[in-house]
Amino acid sequence: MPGMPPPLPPSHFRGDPVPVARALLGGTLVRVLDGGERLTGRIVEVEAYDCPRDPACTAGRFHAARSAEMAIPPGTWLFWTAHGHPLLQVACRPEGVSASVLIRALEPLEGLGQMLSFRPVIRERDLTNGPAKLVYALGLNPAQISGRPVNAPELHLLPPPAPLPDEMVEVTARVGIREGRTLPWRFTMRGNPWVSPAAPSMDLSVTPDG
DNA sequence: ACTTCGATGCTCT
DNA sequence: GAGCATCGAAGTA
Repeated sequence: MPGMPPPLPPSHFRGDPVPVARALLGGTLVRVLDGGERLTGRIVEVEAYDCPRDPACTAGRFHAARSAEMAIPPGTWLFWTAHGHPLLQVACRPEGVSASVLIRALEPLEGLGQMLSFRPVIRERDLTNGPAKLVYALGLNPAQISGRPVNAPELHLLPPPAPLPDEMVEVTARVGIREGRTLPWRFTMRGNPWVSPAAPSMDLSVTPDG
């Protein structure tokens, strides 16, 4: 398809995960099944994790040991496990440094029927509005995807056609963490109905006067 | 082997 | 908004 940008290469994820996450918003996550069917969704919510300076990463013993899992080359798919659920991320920074972008919510574009088959839900809007939900809806097997390059045929990312203007990006605190909760490292598409429901409504991009 | 915890999801009120 | 299911990993023994 002419005009379609090529998948983002692993080198795109070599740097600071915060701007990398911001730039991913509005892009497209593309899943290609073994049979060739395409399941795609617009990325409407992402978070950055950056261990050297991130309380949510370095806090206590929690991440200290797990960081070894993220000490892999930048631009590599990996899965974090929380509460028994797999969360899809891309490793960032140079190899050996723990940092990542977490994909938290999608707006389904192609393959809605297949997604619903993978993950039956009552309300359609609950299909991919959470980090583990989208993993299930896309039929991702962590054992199969983990360690693969971010531009792999079976799962890759397309950048947004044009950078999203700041007015369309809501910057808030990250979801579900204790330490580091004030860092404005969560990016959502403003007003998009597919953003995760558990999200804080606090908008850190706007400083209240009082 | 057992305990605790968590970057979640689901099902109620 | 609250309570519970859930399971991989770490720490302890």
